[in-house]
Amino acid sequence: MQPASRTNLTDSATGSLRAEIIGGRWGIGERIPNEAALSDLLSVSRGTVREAVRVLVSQGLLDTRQGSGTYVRSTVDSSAALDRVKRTGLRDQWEARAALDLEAARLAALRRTPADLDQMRRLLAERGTVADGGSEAFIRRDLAFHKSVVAASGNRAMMELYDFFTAAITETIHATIDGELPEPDQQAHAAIVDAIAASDPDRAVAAVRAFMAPVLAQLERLLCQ
Amino acid sequence: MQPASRTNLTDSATGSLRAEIIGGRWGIGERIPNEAALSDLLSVSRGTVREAVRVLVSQGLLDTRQGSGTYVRSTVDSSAALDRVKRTGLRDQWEARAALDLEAARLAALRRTPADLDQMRRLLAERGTVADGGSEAFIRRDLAFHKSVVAASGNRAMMELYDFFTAAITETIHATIDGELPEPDQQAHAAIVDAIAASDPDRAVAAVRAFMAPVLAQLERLLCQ
DNA sequence: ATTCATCAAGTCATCAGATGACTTGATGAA
DNA sequence: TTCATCAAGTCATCTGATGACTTGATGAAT
Repeated sequence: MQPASRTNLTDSATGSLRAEIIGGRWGIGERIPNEAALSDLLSVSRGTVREAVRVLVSQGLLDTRQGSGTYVRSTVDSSAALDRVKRTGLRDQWEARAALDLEAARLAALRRTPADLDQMRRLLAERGTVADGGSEAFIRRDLAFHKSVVAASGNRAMMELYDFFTAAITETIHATIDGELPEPDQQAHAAIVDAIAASDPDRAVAAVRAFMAPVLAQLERLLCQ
Repeated sequence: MQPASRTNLTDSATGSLRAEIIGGRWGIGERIPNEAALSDLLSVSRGTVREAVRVLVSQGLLDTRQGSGTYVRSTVDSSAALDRVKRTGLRDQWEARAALDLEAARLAALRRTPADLDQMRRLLAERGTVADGGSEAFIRRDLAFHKSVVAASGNRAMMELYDFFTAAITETIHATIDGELPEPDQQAHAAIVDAIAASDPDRAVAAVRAFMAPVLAQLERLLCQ
């Protein structure tokens, strides 16, 4: 069931304040009312106002200067984006990460240095099987390999996002299904490296897509239950 | 000059607490010490502890339940990941968004509903040219169209990320180059819609890639200067 | 033995008041 | 004109208190 909407004063104060900022009540760089005034405006205590302001500071919307006041730093709320991504379903997260995997493999095929190639081959060789040191360690080795592919793309934004998705997906899997996803074999992994080594972007994309297909199919199946 | 590191208690408390969480001192779902205990551990007042906890709650790391305690919700610091993505170069951000565009177009070709198609065609028709209402408004209409393609993919994670990149890229472009990027024409846009309408994922991918190529080439050129 | 209302302890939510640290503009002397 | 000083305003932090909520224990009723 949908839980009855439980309100808490700090969140509602944060929301009101954020809405005013995003709505442009104060311009960028402008000083907002002081704590006492906000306390009156929002009908909450100064402590609550401080908590709300602190949250908006941490989200990059506000900026406080001791002795001077609190100023608007930005009027676009981008910080909540990844939070909302976290709350999307496992299939959506997996697909988004796959999008990064695909394009990263393509770019890696175009840009990889010999050092990148060495790194990828080394990690692929070390990957081994689940039997070596348990599934926890195997997953770590598997991820290290995938990350090396993304690293070979030379795109730092993709690397950061890949890290984020990997962590988020791991959490979601822990919280829901566990061990129900098929694990692509060594050969599927090697095909990706080969395509990148051959500097063949199309084959790299195809290899990653073939690699992802069974996992996504299983996710779709779980989604339908 | 680098300003002398100015410490403020709440930030330092937030940092300590975040470090303990990320470091795995408490597992996911586990309850952390109460406010009084944290106050002792961090040597700050309860008010300061509350501000620190509130920030971590807003970042999705903690979860407070009145009457029960404060619990670890996640050990992934997504807000920091986003900050790091923002600090990467324009080319990296654009490529990452392109990766989303490509896969979203492919998924849209597989999943789009008639309503999605109507929406895309309507926005494409309304897109018009720079002459209608200035470049600011044109960019907004252009983005609305692209977002409708991502929306047709039915993937919420991709939509959120697309929004984030759009905001980040807009900020970066405003701060650096402005108006130096080529703008794909109406025909290139229509090709994407046609492929999606035909439910042809490969052609959709090709259309988006052709669409992106000149912009990326220009970014590479600017990067080399 | 099971069920359920009641209760007490623990915890977060919120408020109020006070003091300290810092910024800023005004003031006035050199 | 320059510069030290000062006072008012503001955020930073602490302390103490009260209310609301959760949770597990208790014990009576079935």
